[in-house]
Amino acid sequence: MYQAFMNLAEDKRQAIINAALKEFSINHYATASTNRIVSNARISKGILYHYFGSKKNLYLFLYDYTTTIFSEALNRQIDLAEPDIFKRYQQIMKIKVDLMKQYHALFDFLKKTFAETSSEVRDELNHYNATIQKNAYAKAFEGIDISLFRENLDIKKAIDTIQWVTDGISHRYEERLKAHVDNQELFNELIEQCMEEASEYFLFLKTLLYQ
Amino acid sequence: MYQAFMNLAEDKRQAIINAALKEFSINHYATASTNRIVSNARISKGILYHYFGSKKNLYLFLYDYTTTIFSEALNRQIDLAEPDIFKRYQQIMKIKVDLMKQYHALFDFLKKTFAETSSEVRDELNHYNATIQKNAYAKAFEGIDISLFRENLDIKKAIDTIQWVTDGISHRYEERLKAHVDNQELFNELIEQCMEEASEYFLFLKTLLYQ
DNA sequence: AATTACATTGACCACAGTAGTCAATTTCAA
DNA sequence: TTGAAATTGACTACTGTGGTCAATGTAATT
Repeated sequence: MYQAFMNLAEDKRQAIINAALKEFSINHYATASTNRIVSNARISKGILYHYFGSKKNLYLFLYDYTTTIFSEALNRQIDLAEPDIFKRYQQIMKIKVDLMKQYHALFDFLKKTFAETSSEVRDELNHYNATIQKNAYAKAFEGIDISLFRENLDIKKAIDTIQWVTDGISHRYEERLKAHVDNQELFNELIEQCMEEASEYFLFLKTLLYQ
Repeated sequence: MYQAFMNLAEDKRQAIINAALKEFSINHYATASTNRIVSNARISKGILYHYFGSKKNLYLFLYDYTTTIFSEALNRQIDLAEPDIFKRYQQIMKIKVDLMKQYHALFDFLKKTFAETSSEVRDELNHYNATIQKNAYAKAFEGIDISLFRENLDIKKAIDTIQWVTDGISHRYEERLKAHVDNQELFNELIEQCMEEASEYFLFLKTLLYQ
């Protein structure tokens, strides 16, 4: 399926994927416009429908594609021998930003799919959601050594805190990253800064939470 | 301005405000539909335009209205004599959930205005943004006693962490709250749970961050 | 009862944008 | 040169848009 599309030259294929991801991450399914997608991807209307047949197929293709590359990246690149939860989080962050270098709107798109309510696609999203994504993300935290934490510490609250601090730093950079998606150099520099800042906060949390 | 609207019976006025806030919090300005607003508020198209004149006026009225009631609530209800940052956060949370009981989509709407890019309204939003809102929110943290924190603690990181944990708990309840906006009893119960859970996490953070 | 002034309705309008189609053209390997 | 596949973009039927306005309802005043 989608063979003609997959045989395309890589840069053209990515331009189409990125234009579509961006459109579906800004608008929900019903209001997203295939006209804007072809205009931003600089292709004709006809060829998009030649590749995907319908807006619905395009959307579901994107969902399949993004969940697959994300979960495969997690499976391939997470080092399950690493018992330190902070280092695990850094691995996950690294995987995410590397993917974002290629597909800027990838995680905005996935986030949007969680809130998608359009009856035309909702059911088929849930099918995937339940299986691939949760498993991959859960697996990314397998084998964490909780004995590294201070004694008598509420582990659940500690882990939630680490998660929320990670989210907070990401949010802090999101806006600036979005504003510079077209300047590769600046974009990469911001990503470096974000990773660096995360390290500092992790060090801070480590002194609080670890023995 | 908007006199006729403000003289309306309170329940009718609130129905219109809530329908509009919901529409503008789900869609951005350009794709939000006045047809859906009048349909959800159970009023005629004509009367909405009699009250507000245009979609743009309606939107800016809502922005003015919500920022005003929020900043006034902060000014009126925050106890600046309270030096404990956790208690201050709890005060802010209380103010927010009380407002949400009346206007469910209030903070979703305000959040959306930050990301609004439509040229038709962007300039006039920034005008407000710079002044009212930031000041009121900054004032809510005036007079915090940082000597309550452990010695040698990175205060900025500590405060960020508290903020992000607060955000995290809020997010955790957001979805469920949205799913039950029409069941007042359950809605209020969820709010109680959320405040209770925040207390627990604040206690957890206190043992880590305070002397 | 008649008058007046305002509140409210909803059918209606011109228009913009939609998903999808398809005859015509281009591309390119055989 | 041929033929098949890739690609174009004008086109269609249609849906939904912000906004209007003649008509009607409402209620207080004379």
